[in-house]
Order: sequence, then structure tokens, then C-alpha cells
Amino acid sequence: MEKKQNYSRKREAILKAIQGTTCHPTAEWVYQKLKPEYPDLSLGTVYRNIAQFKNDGTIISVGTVNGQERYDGNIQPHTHFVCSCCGAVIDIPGNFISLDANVEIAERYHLRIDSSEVLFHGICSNCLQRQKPL
Amino acid sequence: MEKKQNYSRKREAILKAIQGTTCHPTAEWVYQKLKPEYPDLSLGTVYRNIAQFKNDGTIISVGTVNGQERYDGNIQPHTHFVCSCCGAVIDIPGNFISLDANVEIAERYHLRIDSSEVLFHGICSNCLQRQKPL
DNA sequence: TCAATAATAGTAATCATTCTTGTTTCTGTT
DNA sequence: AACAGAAACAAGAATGATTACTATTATTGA
Ligand SMILES: [Mn+2]
Ligand SMILES: [Mn+2]
Ligand SMILES: [Zn+2]
Ligand SMILES: [Zn+2]
Repeated sequence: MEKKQNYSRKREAILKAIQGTTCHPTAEWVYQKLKPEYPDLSLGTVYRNIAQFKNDGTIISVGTVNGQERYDGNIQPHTHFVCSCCGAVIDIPGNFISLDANVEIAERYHLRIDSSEVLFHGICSNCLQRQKPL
Repeated sequence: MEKKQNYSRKREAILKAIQGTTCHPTAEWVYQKLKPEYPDLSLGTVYRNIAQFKNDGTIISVGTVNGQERYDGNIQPHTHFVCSCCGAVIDIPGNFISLDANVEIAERYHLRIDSSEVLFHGICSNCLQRQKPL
């Protein structure tokens, strides 16, 4: 039996904040973003609802950058670039892993693959420009 | 001028522990592994030396699983599978991203790519077997 | 309206990692 | 071997992100 889920204005706002940006925000970013409109919002509420969204598959985690987890409201398979200078996480359209590869690896190693992701690491264009004028 | 690096028996042991396993250990794992032979080893020393190795490029980080960073003494480009059940990190030989793709993406988005990695998520063979007899 | 239950704010607790400080170990030189 | 300066260390405190707890408030369906 599934648990009943009541409506909550704050939950909706948290989801929309994550879905409405491409910056792959942290929980803290969402909290600061919504604080003006919801002055009594609690950081724990942001974390609790994010955990639910992740669990439902409504959002995904892009991993941890500088000790903070980054989330993504875009659940279509796509690729990410992480700037090791400023921590920006940038979308790279396209899926670099073929479905065939997934199936072959799963069979060869006797494991079940649920998802695959590609990550590029480097320096983003902003940070490159800022480093130039030496 | 580069900083002089003195020899340290513990540093060597920490590096060998990481290079001598394919389990992609945590700092805590390394600490527990070496504790019997080095009873006065400090967890801080493990972290400090790991940070150095990472900085030198002697080892790499495979990312964070269940809140703990995982390290890899194999710095050849290869692929990883992360079990979402038990947290195991397993090597998958092979590099799925062509060098050409790196160059093309770097040019198109005006950024510098230093490395690329592929990550599979799913259930490992051990956990699959344990789940079967229901 | 009203009782049952879900969600929240505020705060305390947890846990991985980093920092600080006083001590010990290395290393090159007498 | 003894010495001095630099590097590494142990132990424990501090930090910071995340989670857990609890008393209160909001939502829901009858
Ligand atoms: Mn994205
Ligand atoms: Mn590996
Ligand atoms: Zn950047
Ligand atoms: Zn497993």
C-alpha cells in the first residue's frame, strides 16, 4: 500500500525552483531562492522534499561538488561538465553511451544497469577568460 | 620552487594500500587496514596524504558514495559501476569516450576538458543473487 | 466542523572531513 | 654520532553538510 501524499505549497515551490533552473543547484541554493517568498521555510524541509523527489525519480542527483550534492530537474539522459575551478555544472546535450553497450556490459559482468552517465571535468569558459589576463 | 617532500613510512603504506586493492576504498578503509601494522596511525594523516596524492595525480577520486569519497590507485582511464544497493565500486575495463569527442565538445562550448569519465549505476551481481530467493 | 494524518519549523544530532597545536621524525651537515 | 631546520605526525577540536526529532500547523475527507 502506498502512503498518501498531501499537497504542500512549499513542496511545489521547491520542485519548481529545481525544474526552473539549469544551474544544477544545491539544497542551500533552493533554500535561499525561496526564502524571500516563504520566510518561514526551513532548510530541513528542502532536504526532506528533495529526498522524496529523488526517490520518486522526479529529479536526479548529479553528484557532489565541493562537498555539496547537486540536483537536476531535467531527467532526460544527458551529459554534464563540471568546472574544477568554480564548481559550475553545465549541460552537454547528447547521450554518449549506447544502449547496446549497457546491455553488453550487464551481461558480461552479471549485473543490472539502471542508468549510465558521462561526466567531463575541466575549466569552464568563464574561468578560462578570467585566467587569461596575466 | 617546489616544496621538498620528506620520506615517510606511513605515506608509503597509505599509497600501497590504495594501489594494492581494486575496491576503491574510503579514507576510513585505509585507516582500518593499516591500523594493525601502524597502531599510532591517525585518520587525519590518511586524509592529509590522500589529498597530496590526489593533488600530484598519483591517485584519483571516483566520487562520493553514501557520503564517503572513494579513491582509485589505477589512474589509467577506465570505467566504473556503482552498486546502489551495497555501494560497491567495480572496474569496467575500457574507455567509452573517444578523444575526438572531447576535442569537439571543448571547441563547441569554449571550455577546457581535462578528463572524462563514465559511470554506470545499478545492482551488482552479489546483491542480485541475495535478492533472488524471495 | 472535526478527527486523522501529513507536513513543517526549529533545533539537536550525526558524520565525514579539515584544521590546530604541540611532538616526533627525516635529512643533510658537522 | 650530534645538531638544526623542515616536514610529518597524533590527538583532538572545529567545521559544514545532511539527517533526525519534536511540538505545532496544515490538509484532507467525511
Ligand atoms: Mn543537467
Ligand atoms: Mn577503478
Ligand atoms: Zn568555472
Ligand atoms: Zn551490490
